[in-house]
Amino acid sequence: MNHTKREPNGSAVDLMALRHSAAHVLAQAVKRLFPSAQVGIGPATEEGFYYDFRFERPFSPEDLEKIEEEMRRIIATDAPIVRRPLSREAAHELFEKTGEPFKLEILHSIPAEAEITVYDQGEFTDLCRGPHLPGTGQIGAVKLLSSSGAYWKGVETNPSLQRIYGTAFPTQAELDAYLARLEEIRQRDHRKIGKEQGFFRTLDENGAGMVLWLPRGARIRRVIEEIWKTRHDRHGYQYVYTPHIARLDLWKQSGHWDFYRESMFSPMEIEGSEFELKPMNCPFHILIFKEAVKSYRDLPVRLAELGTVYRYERSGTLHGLLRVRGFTQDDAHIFCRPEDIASEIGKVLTLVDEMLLPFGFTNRSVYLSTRPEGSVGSDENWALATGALEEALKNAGIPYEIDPGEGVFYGPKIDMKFHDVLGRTWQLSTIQVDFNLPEKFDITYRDSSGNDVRPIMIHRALLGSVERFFGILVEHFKGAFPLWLAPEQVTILPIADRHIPYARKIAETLEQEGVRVVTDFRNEKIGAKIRDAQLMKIPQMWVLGDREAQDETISIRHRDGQAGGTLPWREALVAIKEEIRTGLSLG
RNA sequence: GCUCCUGUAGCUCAAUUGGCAGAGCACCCGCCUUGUAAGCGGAAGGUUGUCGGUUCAAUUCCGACCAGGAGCUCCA
Repeated sequence: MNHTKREPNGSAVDLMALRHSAAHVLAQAVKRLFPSAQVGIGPATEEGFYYDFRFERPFSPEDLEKIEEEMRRIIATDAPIVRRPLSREAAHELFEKTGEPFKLEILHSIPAEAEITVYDQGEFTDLCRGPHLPGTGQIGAVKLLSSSGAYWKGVETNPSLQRIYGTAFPTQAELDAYLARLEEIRQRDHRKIGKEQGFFRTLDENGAGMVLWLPRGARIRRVIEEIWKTRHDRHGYQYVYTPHIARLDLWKQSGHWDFYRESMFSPMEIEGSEFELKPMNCPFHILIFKEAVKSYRDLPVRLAELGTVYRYERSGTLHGLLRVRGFTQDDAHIFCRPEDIASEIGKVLTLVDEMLLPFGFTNRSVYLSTRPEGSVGSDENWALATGALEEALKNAGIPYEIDPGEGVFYGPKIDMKFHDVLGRTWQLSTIQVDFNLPEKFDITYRDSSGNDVRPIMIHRALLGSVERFFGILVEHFKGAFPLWLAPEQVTILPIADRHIPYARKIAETLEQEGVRVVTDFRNEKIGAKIRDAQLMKIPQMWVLGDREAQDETISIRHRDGQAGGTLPWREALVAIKEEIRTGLSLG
């Protein structure tokens, strides 16, 4: 299989082979510059390639530059890359001689019947299955990106190696486009924008993975939460509040203490009993369900809560708002009869659309995860629930893929991954059927024949967590939130002090009309006020000076620099209210 | 948690080989009353993440801890 010929437009090259060859060139360059380095493995990846080395010290950025230069030299020589099958013994001898213990380890793990091949390029030979480009010259453009530690074979107890990451493309133009995309991702980083715009902070003082929501971020969060509550009210959910801690016994009964303990904080002792920070909301919702006898007439019971949970995450995994230790799930639990699963899931699917379309998440991939090994629940229940999930997806006309065996141990689930403006995917919504907790807490309802029957429980989150969702939104919108969601919708900018009373009058009216408005009465030139408003990405600037004060008008400027014309301020108020209303009701 | 890197004023960053810590922006005070992306001047701001060690002397060297970053691992 050899499709390495470059097309005239440079696009039809086998990228994986190209990058795999680039990884070999990387290893060759490292061996030339640092002969004592031992090679690990060096595969192509989605976005590039890496190679692992054992070396007496970490590679510095300067090392990477030198290595990259050496790689360019190797590419320039267009050394042929030659496949060479050889016997197991010959291969052993070869890597024994070159002193490559990791290669020997791989060699010995290759099944006896498999053919052994190495690839030669110049003085460098690597144990490899291939395929590769015919020559190093066909690697068009290469760039080393970073280095970091990695365990041999990804096992923590194995030796730690130095991994060098890079990427390669058939043409410089494609590489440049990729690097531009990386830069764009950096520019959108929610941690950077969050700090610049005063959305949130995490500080040493209160510990890792705990988020402080600053006023500007909190305003956006409130809008999201209000929409969320309104939509859930409309869909027949009942909002509840539950505590942040509970007796350890509750978590023992739910099974979390057995199955989820490594993600839970240590218990605290209060007057001789042990209490535990909640990692989940479900046990509380079950207690609420259980609190009064339920009839089939009461079902389905849908309990909703923006519930803040605390989970121990290893320090190295924490990341801005996307991975934290205290976060708020947009949680709900639906208790229903088995025969109602499909219709309840169908309603959740509708609600997913209502919640996520307004934010511009129109593209998604949907996965149905089926029964895993070691799961609880009867075959009949699994078949019933999995069938109900499929039925709901089909009724809703939602295309999906089956993820075999990827369900949770307590039931099948639907996961939805949404695509942001850069095409990155984020797992947001999840809908999970649970046969386990109703059993553990022995919850029942009385059916029409007077029998006590076990309800089915559905866990579902649409946004996932409010913190994470907000972080994704910041990156999605690059900090420029749409008008209906922006922390400040209008800023009023008087040109000189004498216009302040007029500005104040407008601001007060806007506030009364429910528009989020701020004013900038600082003793600054209008250019400075505009600059600051634009950096804060405030959608509309209403500028007013002598002319406007005279005519009861304002001059509108949008945050993209576009002029919005001069018009009577009351008209502008009607227009902006309409624009906000439209934005809120989208989807 | 592990490997490596980083931590200097609210923010973004400087500081030759170890020798009294500096700039821009922001904040505060003045002047200017401003017309669509930064007006001018001044003052103030620090136990260099924390604790310990080496040294006559530590932002600089060493250790531990805390926090951040790139990965690994994890994500029932």
